[in-house]
Amino acid sequence: MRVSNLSDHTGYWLRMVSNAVSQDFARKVATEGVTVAEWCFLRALFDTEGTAPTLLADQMGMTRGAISKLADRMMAKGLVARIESSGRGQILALTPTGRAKVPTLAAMADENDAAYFDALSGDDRAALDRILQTLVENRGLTAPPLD
Amino acid sequence: MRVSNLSDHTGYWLRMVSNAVSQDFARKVATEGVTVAEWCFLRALFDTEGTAPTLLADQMGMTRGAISKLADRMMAKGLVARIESSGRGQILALTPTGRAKVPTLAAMADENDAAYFDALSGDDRAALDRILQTLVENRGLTAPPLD
DNA sequence: CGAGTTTAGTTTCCTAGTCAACATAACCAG
DNA sequence: CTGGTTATGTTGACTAGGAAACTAAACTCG
Repeated sequence: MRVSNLSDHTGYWLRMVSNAVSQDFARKVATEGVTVAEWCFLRALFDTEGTAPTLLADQMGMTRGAISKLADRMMAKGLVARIESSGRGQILALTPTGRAKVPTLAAMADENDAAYFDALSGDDRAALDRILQTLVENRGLTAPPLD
Repeated sequence: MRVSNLSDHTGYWLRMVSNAVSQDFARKVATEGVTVAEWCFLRALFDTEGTAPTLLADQMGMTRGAISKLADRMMAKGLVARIESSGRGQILALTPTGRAKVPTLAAMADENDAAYFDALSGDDRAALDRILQTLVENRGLTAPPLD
């Protein structure tokens, strides 16, 4: 019986590269004591005064439960504060410490991306970006890149 | 303070597409009662008489512990058998049931890949494959696409 | 107003990995 | 052969997330 091989699929190579990029980035930010999810969380909060957990869950493509726990962990690290707002609702906001970390982490993200993609020719880089955009639009993807 | 945005990075979009592809595939194979890791496991075993767990761990980019547990689950599903070989070593092999599932799952993999990438123009498809290969070679990636 | 419904956040249970400690078998030197 | 080292597979503790039940607040409308 003839069956296709894993490596026959574009998705296989896509995943291979994507995982390598992410894992490398995870290693880098770990030196700052932060996970990739935490980085996304910090970055999302960076240009707001504060955000409701549910909204953050939508933006990050995670469940409210996950955000709840993530917020706990980040509060424990002193990066984020929960601000009781009107009644039940709450607002998550960066602490000064958390805010101060963002530029460092953003630089790591830039560096990580460059390490992989600056090696491509200008044409290839542009083609890759364009093709990925096409795929995102074709499939109407809006969910962010966390598992 | 000016910091880059998540979506400024090629890696962000790569991950977005890669995750969408994988999650769609996960949904598909779930209808056959199988996870993506299990599919990789089955496929790896398909064209051998049997494989040692440690070798499989290398091939799949997982730890021996993970393979041990994965093998337990798949034995419970009747897809895989542990064959005691000489002394300590063991050999994992497909059962007839496991073997029978592979073509179906492979067809799903083909279909999933097509759903995403057949929509691209021939040129773009070729360019994507080529660029991904370039990245794999640049970085010397060998680890398989599981997290 | 007050009862039912919607929404927000938390919690519990589950899954699927890693990592590191472990037991034991295999290998190799003397 | 025997003692130390290496390799194999398993296990237990831990992590990060999802799903769904749960709690409580906030709306709605009769």
